[in-house]
Amino acid sequence: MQEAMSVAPKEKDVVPLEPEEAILRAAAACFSERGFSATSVDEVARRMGYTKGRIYHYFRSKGELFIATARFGLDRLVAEVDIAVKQDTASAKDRLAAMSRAHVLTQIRDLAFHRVMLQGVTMVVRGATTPDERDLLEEFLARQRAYEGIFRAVIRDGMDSGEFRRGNLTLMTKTLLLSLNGACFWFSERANQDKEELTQIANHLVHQALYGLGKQC
Amino acid sequence: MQEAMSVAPKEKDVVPLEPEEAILRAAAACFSERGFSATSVDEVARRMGYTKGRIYHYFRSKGELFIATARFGLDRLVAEVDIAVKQDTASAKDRLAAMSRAHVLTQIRDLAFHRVMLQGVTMVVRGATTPDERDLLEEFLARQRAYEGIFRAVIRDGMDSGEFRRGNLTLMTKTLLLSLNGACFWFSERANQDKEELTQIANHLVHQALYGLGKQC
DNA sequence: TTGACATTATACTGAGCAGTATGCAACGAC
DNA sequence: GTCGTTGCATACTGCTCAGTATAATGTCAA
Repeated sequence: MQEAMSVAPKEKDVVPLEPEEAILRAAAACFSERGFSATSVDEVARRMGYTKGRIYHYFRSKGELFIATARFGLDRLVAEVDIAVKQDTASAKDRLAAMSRAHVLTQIRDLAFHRVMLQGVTMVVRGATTPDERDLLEEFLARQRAYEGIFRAVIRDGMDSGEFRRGNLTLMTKTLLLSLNGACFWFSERANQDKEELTQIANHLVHQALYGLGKQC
Repeated sequence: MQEAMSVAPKEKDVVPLEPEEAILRAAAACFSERGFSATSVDEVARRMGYTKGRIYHYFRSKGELFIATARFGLDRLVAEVDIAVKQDTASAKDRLAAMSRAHVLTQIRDLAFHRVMLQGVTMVVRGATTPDERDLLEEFLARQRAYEGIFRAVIRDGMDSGEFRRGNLTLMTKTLLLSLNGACFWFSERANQDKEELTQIANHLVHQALYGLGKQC
């Protein structure tokens, strides 16, 4: 269900999606556009052309649906970035660059999911009422912290090797990731199918984010 | 009312606030904690120890209250940063550093307002139903763009003078500002009254954000 | 064929909430 | 004093929505 399920068939899925994933996609679209509390379960259902009953068959509550959506996005992200982590380059900078690029490209691909994830991290914490949801949310946040930890570790390596300047590691990591998340805020998918353009944007973000860690200015 | 009203008495206001400002502060707290749609007008009222009637006496709708809150925060921000802009330093980098520092310090001071502003920019757009609110929102967004424009201009100067590397100006500006907004995402006001610590955090953010514009890495 | 189970639609309920109507107290003008 | 006006509280209305109950349909097994 919310498992990483390889990398999923890209783009247009001619193969009909399993209901869970179809629901998650619709949910991601709605939640990212209107936010958690402004989105009704009926709305998510209508987006798929079906009704509420279908959703409540697979998810116990709106909160659980939200968290599952965020988690699904995070799993896909981790899967992509893990590939870059395992690359065997000597330099921490190169590794971090590869991770960052994977992060940005995945984010643009799964934009709605990532916007939901951001909501999940920042705000919605208080909406999760039932204890089951609390648990799910806690688990999601733990995964999220673990993901940050991967970047943190590489940055530390870069400090040790002298590739990056020394400084508050937490702050540096958070700022780096925030920069990389830019697309969540200002990206609008108009005529942006252009693969070239997307790559350029990604490169730019990675550049600027990594320069922020550099030594001279 | 939502006018910049100088810089307002700091911290503990022994002087009782005018009702409009008291409402805006309560609204900022609620909206920033729970989001626009999850916040009820009753809740904002209860936060001040009063009732809904009071709010609807000063603001015509929840949406209008929200936008007024965002605008109030933006006005205060612009006031602070304008001081830094008018500084007569030769270097674009120094000017940008001063502006950025002012931005971050003001943001930490008015954190709730800034979180509301961020919501306003990204999401809530669709919640603004009435045409009056549309107008207000549009005006707010215009001010917001103008604020970005100040930074954009200085960065361009820095490119022309060779202090910053050349690149996509829009992207660079947005990424810079996003980095500076970090506090809105991860700042939690625990034992952080320590002025020293706040200044250090601000300096760090400014550093990393500006390094991102630099030339060598 | 029948019966157990999975999947989905429809109809309903109860709560919360935005916005309104109305009342009432204080206060200044004359 | 009395009359208008401002500043609030209280009570009410109509709607939206999460969650549930129930029924209808399909599917597979024996």
